Amino acid sequence: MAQQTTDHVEPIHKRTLHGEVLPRLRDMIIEGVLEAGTRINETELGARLGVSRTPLREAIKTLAGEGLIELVTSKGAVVRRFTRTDVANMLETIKLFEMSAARAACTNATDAEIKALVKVHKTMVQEYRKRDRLSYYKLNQEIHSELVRLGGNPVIADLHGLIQARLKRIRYLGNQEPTKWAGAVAEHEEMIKALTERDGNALAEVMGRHMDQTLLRVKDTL
Amino acid sequence: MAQQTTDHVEPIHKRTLHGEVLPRLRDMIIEGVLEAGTRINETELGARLGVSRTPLREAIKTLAGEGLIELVTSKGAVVRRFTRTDVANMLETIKLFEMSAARAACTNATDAEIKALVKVHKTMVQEYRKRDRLSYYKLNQEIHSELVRLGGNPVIADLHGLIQARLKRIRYLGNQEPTKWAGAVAEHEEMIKALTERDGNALAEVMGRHMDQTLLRVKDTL
DNA sequence: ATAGAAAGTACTGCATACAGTATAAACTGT
DNA sequence: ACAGTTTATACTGTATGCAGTACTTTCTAT
Repeated sequence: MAQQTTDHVEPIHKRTLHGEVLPRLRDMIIEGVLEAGTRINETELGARLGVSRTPLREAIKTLAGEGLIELVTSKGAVVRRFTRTDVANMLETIKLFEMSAARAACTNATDAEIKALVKVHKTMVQEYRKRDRLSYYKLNQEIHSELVRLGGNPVIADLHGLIQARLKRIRYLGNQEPTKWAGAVAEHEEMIKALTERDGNALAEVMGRHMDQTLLRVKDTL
Repeated sequence: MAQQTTDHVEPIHKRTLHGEVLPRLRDMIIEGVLEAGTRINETELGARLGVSRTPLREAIKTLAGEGLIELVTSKGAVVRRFTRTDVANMLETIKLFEMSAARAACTNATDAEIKALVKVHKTMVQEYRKRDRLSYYKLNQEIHSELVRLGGNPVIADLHGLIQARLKRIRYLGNQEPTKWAGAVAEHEEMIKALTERDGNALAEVMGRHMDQTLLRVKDTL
């Protein structure tokens, strides 16, 4: 076979076990399958996931680096538990990112990118009308992530994603009351308007307000 | 069974091998002992550090989570290499953190905390006069970290620390020219002034300018 | 010589084995 | 019955062994 001798790009996916386990484990934490404070039993969880302890442990170490898991000596890995203050600080951080990205996006984003975002927004509103919380929630996350991405600083986008992941579970529980949910949708409408008009200051203002509201919406859930 | 007897906090240090290796490895990368792009040989490095492959691998996975190392399938761990753009984005992110923290610190910090920071600053200036780059550099980092901490949001402080770690090596090389170095010190003087006066806007402005200058100072080093 | 194939080397990825430690259970004396 | 002590169990932390894969070197044919 004519094997590409030199600088051929990796066939993208070679898959390692810890590489496979990592996202699954992350999801299990985010989705609450592994509740906060849970001590992870390596042998048991390994069996459940169909891998030996080694790759599982390695995935755990990575998640520890990401801040989702805490490592206690001789006791093992514990799913990190966040206090109300932690959550408030995280949302404050997200707010900082999104406000910064908002301004940048208004000058950096292409028309096509904005258009795509508007489309996602419209789909989200439809899901809201259908009262499909899960779909709504996912699209909501997507919009926020995408907007930060349009800000053009991948470092910020990464960190934003990191913190957003930590909050996923908690945030999902925030829009349970109909009035709150409606409020969130209204804020999104404003956001989209400001974005299409490329009004950076306005967008930043709405995003900030949106995040403050999110904090309030989430607060009594804790 | 009320086995809640174990409310006592862990005796702080139990030390595990990977726990010991982690900071050493991080330092090796930051200090350039392991250059960017280096493929890490597990057996060799393990021998050098006096541990077997397992704890070393685990430390590597943690650093991967922190973003200092990249994991390439079947090739192992590679010390992450940052492009000029990456560096610019990281500094931009640091700027965002520090400007935000600057304002917050001016309202949140206690007099004692500010006083302590001023003291560190004075020591730093002394080191500058002695032209002791390493001492200066460390104190500089400390001042920036501490200021962000005074902002009162630990999440931001953590992320700031994370990115600062990635930049440590590069940034160290930035103040080599005397004029650049002098400029940095002057900016610090301004910062301290604004902080003691608790003038949040002024402090944020200087910090922003300081970071922009830092970018310029570092740029041609790459 | 030089391109291509083949064998050899070296290192990662994973599993398993074992030791040390923390927690739970059983036992003892009062 | 109960506090204190001892024994047992379970699980983490680490080392080691093996398999698979990428890389290097050697060999072969033109």
